[in-house]
Amino acid sequence: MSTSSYHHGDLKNALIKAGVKILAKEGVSGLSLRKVAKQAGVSHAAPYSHFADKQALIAAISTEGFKQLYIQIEEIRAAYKNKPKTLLVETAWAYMQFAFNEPDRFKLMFSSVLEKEKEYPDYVESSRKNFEQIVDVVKVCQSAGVLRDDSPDLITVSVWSVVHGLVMLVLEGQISHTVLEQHDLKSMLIFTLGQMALVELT
Amino acid sequence: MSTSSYHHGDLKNALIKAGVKILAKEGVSGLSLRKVAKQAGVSHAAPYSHFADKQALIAAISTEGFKQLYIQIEEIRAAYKNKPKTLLVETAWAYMQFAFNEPDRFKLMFSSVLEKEKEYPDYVESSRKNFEQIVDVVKVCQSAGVLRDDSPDLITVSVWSVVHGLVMLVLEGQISHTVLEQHDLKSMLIFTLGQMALVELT
DNA sequence: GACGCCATCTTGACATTGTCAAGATTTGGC
DNA sequence: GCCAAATCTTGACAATGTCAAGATGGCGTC
Repeated sequence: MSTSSYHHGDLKNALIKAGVKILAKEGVSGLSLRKVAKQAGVSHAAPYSHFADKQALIAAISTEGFKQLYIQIEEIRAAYKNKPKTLLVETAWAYMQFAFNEPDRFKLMFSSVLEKEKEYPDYVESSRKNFEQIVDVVKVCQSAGVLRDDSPDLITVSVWSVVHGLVMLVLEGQISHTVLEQHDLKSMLIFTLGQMALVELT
Repeated sequence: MSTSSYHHGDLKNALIKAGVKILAKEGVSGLSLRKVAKQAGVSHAAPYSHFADKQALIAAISTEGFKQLYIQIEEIRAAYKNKPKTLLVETAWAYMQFAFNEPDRFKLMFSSVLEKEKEYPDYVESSRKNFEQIVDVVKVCQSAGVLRDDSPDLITVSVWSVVHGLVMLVLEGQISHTVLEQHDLKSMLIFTLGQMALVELT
């Protein structure tokens, strides 16, 4: 079922995987449909059998990313089920690490792939699922008195905003060099998160 | 000095202005050097007399944006010099409004234009200046007991992160529709900022 | 087991775009 | 008024997204 030389077998996933690889190696500007096709060993127009257009491939790559991130955070949730403070910090830290391991993919995931009226249900669904995941973490922290006891949705938006904002600013080189030299990332993350917490996060 | 039909006169600024216009009308994906040139009424390669490449134009458009944002926030600073709470909220709100008025330009400004080793001193400088501006606002708030009395740089990074993160998440359509329907933007901003403040921000 | 349908893949083509080289046109300094 | 430097145009090329037509072959039907 593999090397029939014409029918690839599982080209769709191969293309996604190729895209992730190129993204890691050459960045967003290097990500082209034709390169992805070549990497997967098919002709330049082959992707169109599986994706309507480039945006659709990007949506798929992003969706894949959300799913991986979801799994990683699930592991954290399991590991620190009874330690709310650690749970909060490590969840955020996992988010940050994911971003720094694959900066370009992370940016893609959070770049309005939602161009125009086109919709990608899988993308929206996986994104929503990740949000719910964070809400759950927030709820645990609220019960434990680590986070303010307010609307979970709102608190989640707040917490997510700090973390996402910090990650983005660092990733895009907006934080001045001098500041970055004086504080390592995890410290800055904890400090920033600490601004929102009701207790010390150390 | 204007219509000599060959020498434009002030093409550099005309190109930047054209870029801003296209960005607002067609978004990032519609921004091409050739369109910008056509919009300015010059040939497709004319921009190369003023910008090394597309990235350089983008850097210029971004720099311009930073300067405008700087001016807007300066006005806020002057207006609420003696009202720290209002100053904080309105500064953040101005930031947010800027982002929503020209979403695509805002995204460009904070997208690592810093590709590779290429450097754009003006861009870096204007970006740094805006950071200092926020630091000043933060210091005022610290003196007034509105924000924690900690390293101004760190507190600024925290505050900036929440605001920037919230703006980005909304801008990129990451905040679920149901959440957005129940809270207007300014309320969410104040709530989120309030998480960091030592006093009620209403 | 042969046949035909349909998904999958290839080839070829086209428009858009970033970029560069060569040349035309001005402007400003002397 | 003339020359050099700055500015702008024309023409070309390669990369890319996308589409149309056709090739290929797996799979179910008889």
